[in-house]
Amino acid sequence: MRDSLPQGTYKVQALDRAFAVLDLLGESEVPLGLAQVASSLQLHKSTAHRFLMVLERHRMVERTANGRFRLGLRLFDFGNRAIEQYDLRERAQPHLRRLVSETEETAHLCILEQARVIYIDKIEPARSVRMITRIGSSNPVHCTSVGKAMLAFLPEDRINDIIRRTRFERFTHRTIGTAEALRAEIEKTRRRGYAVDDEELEEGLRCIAVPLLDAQRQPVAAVSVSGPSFRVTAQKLPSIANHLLQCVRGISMDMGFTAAARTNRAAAAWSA
Amino acid sequence: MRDSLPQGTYKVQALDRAFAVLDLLGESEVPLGLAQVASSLQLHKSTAHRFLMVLERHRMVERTANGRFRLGLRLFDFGNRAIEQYDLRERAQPHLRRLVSETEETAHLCILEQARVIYIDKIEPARSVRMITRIGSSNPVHCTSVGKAMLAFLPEDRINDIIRRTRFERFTHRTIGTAEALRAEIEKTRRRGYAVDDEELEEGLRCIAVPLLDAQRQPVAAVSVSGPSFRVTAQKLPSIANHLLQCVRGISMDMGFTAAARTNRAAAAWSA
DNA sequence: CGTTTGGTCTCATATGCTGAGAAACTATTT
DNA sequence: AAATAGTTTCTCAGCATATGAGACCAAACG
Repeated sequence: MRDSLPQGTYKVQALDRAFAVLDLLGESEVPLGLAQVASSLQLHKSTAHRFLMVLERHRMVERTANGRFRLGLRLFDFGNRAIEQYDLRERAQPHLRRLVSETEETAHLCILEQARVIYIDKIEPARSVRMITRIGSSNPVHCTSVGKAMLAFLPEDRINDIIRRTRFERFTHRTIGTAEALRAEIEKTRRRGYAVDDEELEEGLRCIAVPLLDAQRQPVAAVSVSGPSFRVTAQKLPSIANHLLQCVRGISMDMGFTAAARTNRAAAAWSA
Repeated sequence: MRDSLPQGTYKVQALDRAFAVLDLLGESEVPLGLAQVASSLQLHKSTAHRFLMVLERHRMVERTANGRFRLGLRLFDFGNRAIEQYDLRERAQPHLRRLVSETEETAHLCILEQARVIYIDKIEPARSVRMITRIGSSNPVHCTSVGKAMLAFLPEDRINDIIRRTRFERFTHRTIGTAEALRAEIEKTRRRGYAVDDEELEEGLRCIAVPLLDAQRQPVAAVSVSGPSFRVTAQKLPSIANHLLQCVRGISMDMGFTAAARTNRAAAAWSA
């Protein structure tokens, strides 16, 4: 789950530690006390305390009434700034909303970062069982419909690169377990035009996704519809896929991907 | 605008610097190169480089194709975790959406942190001039309707505390400039039941807000409707206020603030 | 109460960060 | 193409800076 590989040639201990603190608080469902933080991270009380105080000054953590620590809202601020660059999200929302009202199932918008899929947005139908995805979280490509959808339309070398970096972690008995199986699945996805995750990430959860291609026909994101297997049945897939394709087409239009004229976004500012 | 007071008894230089880097990247509209970061923050290029590499390893920053740096999506992840604790946001959304469709103006959901108001969520009407608020950002209480709305229903000592910490920065010629004026305004708000910001933060922008009170009748948040003064006219205020009150009542119900029985929300997966 | 557990604060020490500078790249210009 | 200017990457010695032992509180607990 956690990918805390502290290796790397560049090191700033203090930073690693600070992020470890944030990580810990982020993982925890409840606010934690100083002692818990210190012992979990094997930090000296005094050190942990200093970090927490500094983090608090920056509003990266905040204290509850009883003195425990939890993530601060400054992070929320930063998070929104970070995502702002992807104005994709804003533009896609109305289309996703329509998709949800058509299918009555949850829709996700994802992008590919490194070899993982990141959930950028989620729209849920009015009344429905809730999925436990958290916006901002990530999953490996091999077990998600969105991952497979993007993979299928990537150039060979990038596919190879990503597959090489995938560890094929198993989540259910149906999770794709080998590079070969994944390649076969990718091939299938290409022919079919949409990707399916049939309880490969979570028992009883079926998803279907299509990629969003930019002007150069490169996948920049993917949109999926997810729901309990008993509702998202095999025979419904083509119909849902259709809605998905329409949705993606709409986003594409909005983003100006279909018309070739993609204005070179000025990277000016400092650059001469 | 920026509140980077590096003072404080606890200090971890490395952390302050790291956050300064994130701050800088967050403020900038375009990705920045190493040299720009280094010179802006008066860091040695070597130092700045090390920080950026470490931040990149943590996915707090990421590099664009041309090697520049910008905020990374890990922040988005953290941000969502941070806000998750306030499940208020999720619950309020549908109500806000209704409010927006009723009023055809932008709605904001805010909470009070320290002596400032933080924008937790924003819903915009279908077609409308866009407001420039960014979710996650904050404003002082004295110049916002939401601030005044919450202030008005806080216990005296907290009001005093907040007013004491307010610097009464001026934004327009109508901005409230003194503690006395603010107290008078609070009184007015109490009588009226809703707060108004009449171009006090921004020329031409009028807002109206009501607080969301918890089971103990303490304000935990506020909801506002904002729009250009020519549309949000004085005579429309009572009607808008009415929609607001209904909206807040709805959220209150959903949160279980009105009925005492606040069910312990099962965090289960597909929980029935 | 006396005891335990959790939090705050000080200070001497050596660890880990810093930044000069050199090397390796990348654009830009002639 | 070679020269130049501008960036980025990397190394390392020196010392500023973070570290953690420990003392001191305060609250919770039995």
